[in-house]
Amino acid sequence: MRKLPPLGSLRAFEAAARHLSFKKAATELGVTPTAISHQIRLLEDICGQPLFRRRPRPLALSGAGERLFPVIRNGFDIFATAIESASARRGQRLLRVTSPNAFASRWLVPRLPQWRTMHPKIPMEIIGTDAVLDLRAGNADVAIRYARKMPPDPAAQELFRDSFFPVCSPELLAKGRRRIERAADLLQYPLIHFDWMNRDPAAPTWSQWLATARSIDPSIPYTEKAWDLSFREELHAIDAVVAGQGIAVCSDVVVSRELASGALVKAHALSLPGYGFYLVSVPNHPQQPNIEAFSAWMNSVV
Amino acid sequence: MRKLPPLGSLRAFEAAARHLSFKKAATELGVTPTAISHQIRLLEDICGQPLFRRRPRPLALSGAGERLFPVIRNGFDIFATAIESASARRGQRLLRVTSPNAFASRWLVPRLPQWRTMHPKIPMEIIGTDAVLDLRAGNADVAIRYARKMPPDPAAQELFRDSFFPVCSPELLAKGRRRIERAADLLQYPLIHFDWMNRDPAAPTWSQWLATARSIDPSIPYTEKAWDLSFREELHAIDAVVAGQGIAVCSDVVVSRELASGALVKAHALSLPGYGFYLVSVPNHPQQPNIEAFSAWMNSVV
DNA sequence: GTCGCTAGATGAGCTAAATTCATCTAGAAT
DNA sequence: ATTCTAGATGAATTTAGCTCATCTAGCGAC
Repeated sequence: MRKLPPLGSLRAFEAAARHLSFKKAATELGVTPTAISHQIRLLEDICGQPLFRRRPRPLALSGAGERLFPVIRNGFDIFATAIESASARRGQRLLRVTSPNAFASRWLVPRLPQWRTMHPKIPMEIIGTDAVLDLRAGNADVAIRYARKMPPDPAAQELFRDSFFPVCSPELLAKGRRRIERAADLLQYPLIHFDWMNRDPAAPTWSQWLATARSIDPSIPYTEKAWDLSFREELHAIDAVVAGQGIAVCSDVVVSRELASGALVKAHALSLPGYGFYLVSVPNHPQQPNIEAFSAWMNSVV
Repeated sequence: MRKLPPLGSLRAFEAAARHLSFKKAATELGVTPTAISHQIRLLEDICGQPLFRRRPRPLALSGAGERLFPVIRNGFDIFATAIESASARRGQRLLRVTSPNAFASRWLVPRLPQWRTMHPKIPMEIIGTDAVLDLRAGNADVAIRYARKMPPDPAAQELFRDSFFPVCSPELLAKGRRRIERAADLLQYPLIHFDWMNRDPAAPTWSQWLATARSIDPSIPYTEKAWDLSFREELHAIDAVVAGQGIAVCSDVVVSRELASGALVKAHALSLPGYGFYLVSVPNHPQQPNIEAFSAWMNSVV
């Protein structure tokens, strides 16, 4: 039969891995860091191997932890929304929109004021998670899915597609020794990487970008490591890029505001094809009018 | 931020819902039925509504419980396999095959002896779950997926497709007042239903079958309820059918052994189109030879 | 270099959450 | 009717998980 670890330890692990800090995890769960430490230790004993690499200092996930984390995180996201939608006293007539985490934070939420001025009467909840919530099970009302191809759902429409460019803060380039003219010039700067979507082997990462660049300009030198700084959270990587810590291959949709404002600039013109953003809902939904309003708005913002 | 209920109560709920019995759930978790009762009550308080309908007996899930259950069950399945594959001292070189629950029990496991005689050296683990395990994350090595269309994975191949027929035990028909000649004659018998795949509105259920039958023979009377006995577990429904409790619309693949042995017979020739069974694996897997052996075997058994 | 300073580890003791026990009730089976 | 089983309920109890106190490693400031 199924063999589960103590669930409390999973909860501690998830929070610690998300914050990469036992202390912050403890604060979030309302306990002392010691409690987190004990729980993580327990889980590590069960797995028979370390889940975190504690030394040298900045706390990091081990290989096993790295693999475990997204699964556990998505699981808890799914549990939370399932319980939320199973709760009787739920804010009625609330339009629940789910989208990938990074898209929610950097694209959707900043544009929400505009939606609110158009539809101040429609209360809305944004569920930013990389878990795929089940609309049919009622865990959300509308979903923005991110995928190579159109999802098979009957009521799906493509909103737009993104492309991946190397982007960085203009200050970084200003400080750089020489202007970037050729792709090889990028290698002088710290390359920032994030895991992004571990299900797709052809994900638009630095190694992918460099491979493409080499097929055009074979003079680009091969490097041992494909990046200098890695993040598990796309959002953290973007923060680092904005702070001028290096160059990352980013979705032009996710960082569209930064590109428009000049906070970020494209470091090179070569782009990798990205994915599509699809708006999905279930037909004959009780909130049909609100869903249509949201759909119309999304299409207008594009 | 995310609001999760006490996880112990979810565990109790999942077990109780699966067994539809607090007592059995208690046995499984190694506690007393009282503990389950308390935990369920706690969860119901959190949700603000009953998750079970306790009276009249037998115990059944409420609407909210019905919606919650598959989500929680899949979540735990996923957690369990994730922890399992994160465990260091894992039986090495073990071929982990995942398939839908009912297919694993009624098709795959009975045919396994045949596989073992051909490949006695390959240790294997069957993970029967309706959760979609992530092969890339290493939570299984091969998957048999069940879907309308070919999954997008690069290494996917269709094994076979199924059809859905009304099936029942031959004893039931023998006891019946008159032979079944027309579709309408089926309505004399108890119709057994199971939820099956709550994501697909066009799932091959009794209401779907009757609608199709009516389009051919409009004389079939409309009935209030589309079924007399409902199960949430496909396997339980099949057990009930084998025991002669009624007629169900079943996959000819899942009940192929019963049809071959005569334990079940087709009650009517009209079939609904089913889904495809697809064998999926990740390319360049360390267990490539074993995966290929399994693939070859699956294709030969078909 | 040395001197903090912070984050986490460790083990003993404590607390509250989860479990059991004893008792009670509804419904099913005989 | 009578009996039997599953679950409800509330008080008592256990133990898992938490805190406290203490210790260590690494990092940064001077």
